[in-house]
Amino acid sequence: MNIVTTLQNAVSQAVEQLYGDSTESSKVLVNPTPPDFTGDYSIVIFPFVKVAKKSPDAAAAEIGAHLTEYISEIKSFNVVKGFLNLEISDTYWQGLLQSVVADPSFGRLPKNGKKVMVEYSSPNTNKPLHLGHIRNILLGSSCSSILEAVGYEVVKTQIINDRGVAICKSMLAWLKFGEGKTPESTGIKSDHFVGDWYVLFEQKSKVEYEAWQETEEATSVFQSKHKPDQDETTFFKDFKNKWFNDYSKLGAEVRDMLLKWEAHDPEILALWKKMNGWVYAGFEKTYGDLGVSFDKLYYESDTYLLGKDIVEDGLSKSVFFKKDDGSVWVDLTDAGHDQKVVLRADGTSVYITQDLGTARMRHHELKCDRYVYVVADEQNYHFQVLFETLKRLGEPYAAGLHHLSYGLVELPKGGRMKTREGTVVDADDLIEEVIRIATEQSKDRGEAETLSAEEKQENFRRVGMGALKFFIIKVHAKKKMVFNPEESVDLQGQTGPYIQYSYVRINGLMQRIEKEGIDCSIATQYANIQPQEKELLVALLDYSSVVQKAAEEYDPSLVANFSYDLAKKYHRFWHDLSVFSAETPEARAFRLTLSRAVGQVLKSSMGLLGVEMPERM
RNA sequence: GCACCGGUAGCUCAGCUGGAUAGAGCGCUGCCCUCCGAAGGCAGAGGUCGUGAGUUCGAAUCUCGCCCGGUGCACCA
Repeated sequence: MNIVTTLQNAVSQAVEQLYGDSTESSKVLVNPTPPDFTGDYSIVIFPFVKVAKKSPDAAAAEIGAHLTEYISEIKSFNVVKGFLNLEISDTYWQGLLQSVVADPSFGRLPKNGKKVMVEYSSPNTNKPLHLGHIRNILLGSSCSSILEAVGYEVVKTQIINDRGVAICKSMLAWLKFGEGKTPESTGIKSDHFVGDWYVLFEQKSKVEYEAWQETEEATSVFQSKHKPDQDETTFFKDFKNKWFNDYSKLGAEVRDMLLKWEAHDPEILALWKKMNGWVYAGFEKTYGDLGVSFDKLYYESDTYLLGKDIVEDGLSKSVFFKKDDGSVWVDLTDAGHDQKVVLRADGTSVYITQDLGTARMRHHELKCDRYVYVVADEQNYHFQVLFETLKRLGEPYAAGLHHLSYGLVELPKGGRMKTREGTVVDADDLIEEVIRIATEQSKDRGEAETLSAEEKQENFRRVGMGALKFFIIKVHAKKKMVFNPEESVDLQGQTGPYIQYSYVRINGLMQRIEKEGIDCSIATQYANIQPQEKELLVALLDYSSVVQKAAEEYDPSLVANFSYDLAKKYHRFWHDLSVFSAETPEARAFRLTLSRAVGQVLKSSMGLLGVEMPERM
């Protein structure tokens, strides 16, 4: 059992025996003792002074004496201002260290027989992935790893938005202006190739709109429809969508294409497949660079008509109701939400209809206990409505639904990651850039010079990707974050490479153990554990509870911050104490073993974030 | 207007199931490689934890009001 839990139970019992009052052991507060005080763990005594009918210090002393008597792991205690500081015996710490080193899966939990689906990425097929996707992907994939570490069977999925007006824009632009060009003929990465036609379409459409604004038709539209306080510029800005739907030639062509697609026109379908194929090939490359994968892909072209049966079901259960015009609604006003359409009067689906249908279809297929949707926080309301509706429909999996919502990634000067503004940070460019900088920095240092070219490249890649991934994951998902391109590839301070560096140091030690044939078994005879060693042990002990908390809260940033904290403590340890030239052979063996344990846990925890450790850097 | 989220050092972020003097990193000022890799360590400057009240022995943390910022409130997806 974890020492913290032991202490909680012991305090709970002590209070009961001494003062005859029962306290829930989980409510006993056990904190690591701050550095300025003597001890390893501190217990807050204030909650017990009432039942003890004593001063905080007197009660603390009494409880301390009681604990020391009954709990063998406690070496000594002291009392400061109502805080009971406990010192844990070296025997316990020795045992912990040995158990970490002996257990390659330390911190992980055995299979729990439960299954969870994590849906992430879910891109559109009309443009390449950008920084926003990267946050989504890293959150989804690290969450998957964390859930797996606590015992779940994880099914990683994405729903690809492969249909609709957007992809038709790319298709149309390519047909009209493409002159048969292909990714191969132009040498452009294939998803970017498709995205370029989308951009071209938007440009052409803008030109058409500007020209239209000069026509008599436009003038009369402005005359008849503008609000009193609107000048021409602001009116036409607002009017853009309406224009595109009602007046634009290109708009008409796109809608015509979408209709043909929906009617399964063979030529259009073939074109659609070709262009989406290009996009998928490009995505595949980016996913590979990011080191992520999926177990199951869903395509919106297969799911967008789902959900009509669930509407029938909802009507028969009176969860939904029908309005006079035939449209179907769900009323969630008593849950603090609004009424929501789930089926149009003409019988066609809306956004939520397909999500309802997809949820049921997927559960039928996957039978998971939990379903996690990694989707930007703009859709918070949508998911509240979706989950509440599924709950009312009595769907058996409704209690296990979770929206992992994340905030916008902003650029330092406040630009949004949108294609239109042209300030978008492209995923592939970013990946290339971080690796380039890592390579440059490593070359300057020259530490990796003895490695082969491939090994070097692989190490640099790990450093660059480690920097990027850590930078993004360390911020709590729900906060919007500022992405500073320069800082993101910084290799000093609170960064991925800082953590990797401590691992590389440890790796060097391990190689030396190997080479010099050092016997570490006498580590257990080391008697005088130093504060710098103790704080590492305390941190190691915490690993599994951090992973569990991260899984419960779907929060990878906890693991990132844990890793950084552990690395920081290791650097301090390294600086303050000698390992190889330690005072005694026992101290050397102990510190080597401790280093091994730290290296193992660092590799494991960073692994949960998808960050790989370099051997040298 | 209503709802949700955020507001902690110049900047980027931890801490938020109430607990000891509010922590890191970057940047700034200085130190530390004749000893295991200095992508490291140490020290200093820098904070009315948005704001006002309340609860409490104790509030960055809980409650309420207000201010600022963001997002959502489509028979769009």
